[in-house]
Amino acid sequence: MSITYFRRLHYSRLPLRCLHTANSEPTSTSTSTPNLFSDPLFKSKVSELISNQHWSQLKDLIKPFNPTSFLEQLLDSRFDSSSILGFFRWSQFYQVYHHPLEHLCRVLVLLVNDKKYPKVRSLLHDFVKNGKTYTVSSVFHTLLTCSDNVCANSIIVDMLVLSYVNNGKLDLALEAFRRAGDYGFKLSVFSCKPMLKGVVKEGKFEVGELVYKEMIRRRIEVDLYTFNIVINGLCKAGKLNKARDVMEDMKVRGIMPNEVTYNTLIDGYCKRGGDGKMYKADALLREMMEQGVSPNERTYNTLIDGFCKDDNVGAAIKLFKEMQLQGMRPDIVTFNSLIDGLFGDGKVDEALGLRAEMIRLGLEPNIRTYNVMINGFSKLKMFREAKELFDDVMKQGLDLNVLTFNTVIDAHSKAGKMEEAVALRELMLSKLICPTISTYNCLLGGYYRDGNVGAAKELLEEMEKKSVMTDLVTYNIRIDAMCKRGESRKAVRLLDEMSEKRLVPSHVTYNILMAGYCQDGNPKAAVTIRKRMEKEGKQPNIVTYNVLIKGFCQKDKLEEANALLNEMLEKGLVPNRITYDIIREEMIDKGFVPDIDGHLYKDTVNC
DNA sequence: TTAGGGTTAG
Repeated sequence: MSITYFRRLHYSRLPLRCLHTANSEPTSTSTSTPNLFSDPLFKSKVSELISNQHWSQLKDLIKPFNPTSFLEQLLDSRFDSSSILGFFRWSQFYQVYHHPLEHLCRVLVLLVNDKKYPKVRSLLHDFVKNGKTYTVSSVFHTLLTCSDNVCANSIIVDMLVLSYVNNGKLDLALEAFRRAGDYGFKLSVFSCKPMLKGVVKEGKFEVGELVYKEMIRRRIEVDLYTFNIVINGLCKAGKLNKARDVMEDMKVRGIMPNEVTYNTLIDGYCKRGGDGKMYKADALLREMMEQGVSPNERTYNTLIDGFCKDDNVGAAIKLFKEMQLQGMRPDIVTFNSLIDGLFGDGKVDEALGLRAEMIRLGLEPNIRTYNVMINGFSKLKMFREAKELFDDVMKQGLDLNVLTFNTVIDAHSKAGKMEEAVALRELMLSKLICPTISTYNCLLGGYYRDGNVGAAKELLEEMEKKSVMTDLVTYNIRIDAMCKRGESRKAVRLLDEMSEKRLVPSHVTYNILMAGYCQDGNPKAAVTIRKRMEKEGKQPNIVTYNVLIKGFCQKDKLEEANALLNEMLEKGLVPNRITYDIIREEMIDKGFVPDIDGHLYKDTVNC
């Protein structure tokens, strides 16, 4: 029996409306279309051609038909789901044909009913990646018109959310998550977990928190990994108390925190824990041990790095020894953190000793090690050593990156060697390493330090021309330079320019401006900046107090300076070396007497 | 499936 036979046989039976060309605009056909498969021979031939993937023969056979009508007939005639999927895919990919959403939903329902989940996932993936973009509500609505099976529909929607996430369409995933309940679809942890992960990765912590709350409200199972993602999001948002609450919640729900949970929280405290953060982070280490959760290398690395950045290398070294006593081997991350901390503490010999120690243990210094060391030398004004190390790294043929160049450019600009700094930028360009805004900021700071306002202006113009986006640091550098030139009032006007560029001034910005006014001999104007800062929701920090106290001291307004010192102590801010070395000493010289709590009193007898 | 280290501004 030839194909021509089938064509002749059925061509005559077809209603005119089905005789479209294959690539005509798809339309959903009505149920009044005659059944093409009433002839068992035709049905069996089609079935055979599809299952054997004889697509050219099938194409020949159904040439006169609209593929959408043909698909609808296949669906109505209860063909097996594999055949229907086979035809669906073939017609879509080889005939560039977009079937109506309704047909896709019907195919999906069929596949779910047959428990062919990988095929559902694959079809949805293609639909999301390559298909026409439908609104979430149109997909949900169409699905409901095709099937009233809540379970099957929920599986499809769950997999749809996952496809949105996997194809970078997080907004659509979130909308689907939000609207699923309205349509009676129940999502699972399989889609919510990757969605949460994506949300946290994009820094949308508030959204992540809402998703978590909604998961709990909708009684969607939350597993250990999902709790860890939620805790990570809260930690990154600085909501450490809430992160701890979630850890308690998980225990109540019978899920015990693991080392990842604790490591995430410890990292949160190290980076955003505020006053006494390292005490709290260390307490968490002890707590996890008491709870029978063993710390690992990452736990110690996180704490060691935290202590180093908190100017407490002593505590970091103690943990370094503790981890080794417990049988853990420090790795490259441990050493890099410690070397950075030791340089920051001015302990160059110990830092170099650690580098030797890591090499002895078979750990090769990596580019981060070198960046830390170049930066360390530079901060200690050991510019010759910084340059020698950089040259050494170049000779070794290690992969230098943009941070290496930024570090070494900054070292040169701080040493007042602007010609070399500019030459280094040329060198990085020749190595196809693209300068970042930090590269420009390092150069800009160098020019201003040199008093070369003209070169700084030219660089700013170049940045504008090249559409380099200026950032908060660029403005802080510009504001600082203006203040140092005695143009504090002009510098304040840059705050408006920042606002136009949607840049939010930081503590550093305000502190620079306050220091500018104090340097101008106008601490009262500095206080107005403080008020502006507080209005923006930023409380004065230790630097703010140091700047203001110094400003009042220099004007011999010691009562005001003392009031600020007391205010700082009452707020629980711990005076730092600058407070003691420069300010308090100056006040004591001028007749103030310190007491055991750090407060100062006017010595009326000796004054 | 989840967690750690390097640059620029006070």
